[in-house]
Amino acid sequence: MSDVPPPPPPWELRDGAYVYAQVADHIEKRIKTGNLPPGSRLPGEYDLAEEYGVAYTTIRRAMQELRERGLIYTLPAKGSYVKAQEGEPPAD
Amino acid sequence: MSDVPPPPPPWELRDGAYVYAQVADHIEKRIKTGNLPPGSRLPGEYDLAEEYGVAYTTIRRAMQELRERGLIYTLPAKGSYVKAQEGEPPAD
DNA sequence: TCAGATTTGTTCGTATGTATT
DNA sequence: CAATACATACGAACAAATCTG
Repeated sequence: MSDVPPPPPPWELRDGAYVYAQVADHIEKRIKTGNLPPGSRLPGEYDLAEEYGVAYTTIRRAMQELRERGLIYTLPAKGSYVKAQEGEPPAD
Repeated sequence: MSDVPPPPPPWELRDGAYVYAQVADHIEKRIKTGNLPPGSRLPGEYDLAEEYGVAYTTIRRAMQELRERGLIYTLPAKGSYVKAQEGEPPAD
């Protein structure tokens, strides 16, 4: 019958900015605000793709972006994790 | 040395149709024709991947497709089984 | 209790093709 | 033509559950 309306993305659609950069920015914000604390594992790339309503390959680019920003590291077949920031006190 | 030529798949490659859907269709046909009777266990996913000449992850998608069609159910570390269809006479 | 094999489940890495800008 | 974005597909490694001896 009716189409299932796609859920609105949890991020602001900024005009003129690339999708992969916007996703990276949003995840960076989640890291900086403590939503994703150091050492924690990020959701899988397929899950993130669904969550943000973008393609798997676009999430891949966003993750590469975050790796280049030094915010996360990725272990093949394991997952991606938030780096412990320099000058950050350990989570006690 | 020489490459081992891949065995031809037991199914027709339909243009414009996705591989996982074609595999699901073929297995559905095997179920409907009695080749895979209700209650029987399907071959393992790695075996099916070899049999159809597709990747393991593609077989995973085909199995998910068959689960969504209500044709099979899957038990982790056990296998996938053909569901007993409603209105189907017992196998005598 | 333990070790090994088997099977499904999960995840990242990569490649291809199409469409759009 | 190049970069972005999407969808599918293949490959490899890791993980967890189950059974057997």
